Amino acid sequence: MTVPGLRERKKQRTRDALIRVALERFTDQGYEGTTVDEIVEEVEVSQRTFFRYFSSKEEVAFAVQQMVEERFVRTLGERPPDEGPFDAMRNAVLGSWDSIGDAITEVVPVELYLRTFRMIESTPALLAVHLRRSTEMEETISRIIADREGLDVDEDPRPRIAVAAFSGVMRVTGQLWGRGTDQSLDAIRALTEQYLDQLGPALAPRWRGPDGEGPGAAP
Amino acid sequence: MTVPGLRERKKQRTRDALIRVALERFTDQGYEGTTVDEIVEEVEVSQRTFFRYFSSKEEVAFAVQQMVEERFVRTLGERPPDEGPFDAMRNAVLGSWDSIGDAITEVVPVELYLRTFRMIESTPALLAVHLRRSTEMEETISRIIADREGLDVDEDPRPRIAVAAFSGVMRVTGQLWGRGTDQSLDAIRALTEQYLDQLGPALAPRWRGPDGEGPGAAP
DNA sequence: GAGGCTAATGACAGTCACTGACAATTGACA
DNA sequence: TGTCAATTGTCAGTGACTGTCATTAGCCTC
Repeated sequence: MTVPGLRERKKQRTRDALIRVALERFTDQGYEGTTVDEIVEEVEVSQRTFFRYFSSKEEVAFAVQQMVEERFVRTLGERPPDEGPFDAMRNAVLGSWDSIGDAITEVVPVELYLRTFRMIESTPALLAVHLRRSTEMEETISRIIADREGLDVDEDPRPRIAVAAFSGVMRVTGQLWGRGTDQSLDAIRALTEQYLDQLGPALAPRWRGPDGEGPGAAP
Repeated sequence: MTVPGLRERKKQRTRDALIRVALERFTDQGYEGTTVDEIVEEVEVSQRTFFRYFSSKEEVAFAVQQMVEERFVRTLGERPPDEGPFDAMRNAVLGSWDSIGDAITEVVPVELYLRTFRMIESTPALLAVHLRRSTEMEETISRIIADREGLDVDEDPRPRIAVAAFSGVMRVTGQLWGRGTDQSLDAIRALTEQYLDQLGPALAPRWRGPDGEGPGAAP
């Protein structure tokens, strides 16, 4: 791997600086309370340059998230083929949480990333974009799952359905983590594991019945 | 029920006109290709008035959707208490499709509503808002389901999980309906029924196994 | 290492969504 | 009919974003 030229390195630095400054300001003055002008002034580039790196103010808020997602997709692609679809997704998510730290830190502190995540969940405009991005991810994942199972994603509805249900649970998990008090990486990992295990039981025809009364676990 | 005064009726007319003109233009020039100024010029009110009725250009695009959702919630609340959670949601959705037509037509033609729905799905900015609105709906539904089952939505994770999975499937259904060729009310109803029935099987530990090879049905 | 090429940046003017403030209008109701 | 309050219009301003064109600065060749 050759060292990129000065031009490339300079671009990377500018980009990283924009991300870092933006996320810092977003997380402590709020997203709407931060103007693009403020960000570019601190980084000392023109507003036009900002919009050459990011197509919108929203996009910069998801720059780190983007890296995390790429990692998940890669991990999923590497799960052993004999795992069922649901287990493969489950293990890829849990496995990703473990190796995320390193990848992020090159750009921003992990702690800033976690704060950003919470800010996204609590900012309506960003939450909306986050959800749309999630469905785009679902499409990607559906295709991977279909491939693993040797199915055509446009013929058999099960890949999309399974992924939709899985993602729904992941989303609820993220929400509850954001609202809760223990906002560590460990906490979100534990919550994810616990909630995914509840999916099967939650879809039983009836919850009150012969095999017990109470829920499996409470948060 | 007394007839509302002139002032009230005038407001309602203005509001309906804004919705109708907006949706017509959105669906045939595209959402981004339509400016608020165009809309208010045709309705002959000031831009400021538009923003007094709708807090954003996005909001007017969801005005009809809003009514539909209110109807679903009402229907769900009226399902017999002995139905399981999943059946109650399923039947409320299917029941809603049947009675939607009348409620909509008072404001816009059903056909315009269906075109609007497709426009939302294919306009990134609106799709994002649509998804956020959907999660807000999920929260509402979770509480209704929890109540039916006599559970506390913050103690037992199953209501939110079941609703998340259910909504995920509904969303995929809407997407595929929008992309498909038969864009009638009947088509979306049939698709909904078919896909919800696939949810159980899709979550089986493995799809290839003793009880058969192929999928249950293809779109 | 001078000079040409091209990618990257800056400066500037303009559009569009949206807001606050205040004045003008118009139903409602005594 | 006159007063009150709700509704609307006007206007000025902000902030995100875009197109255009001039300027700068790595890069590469001779």
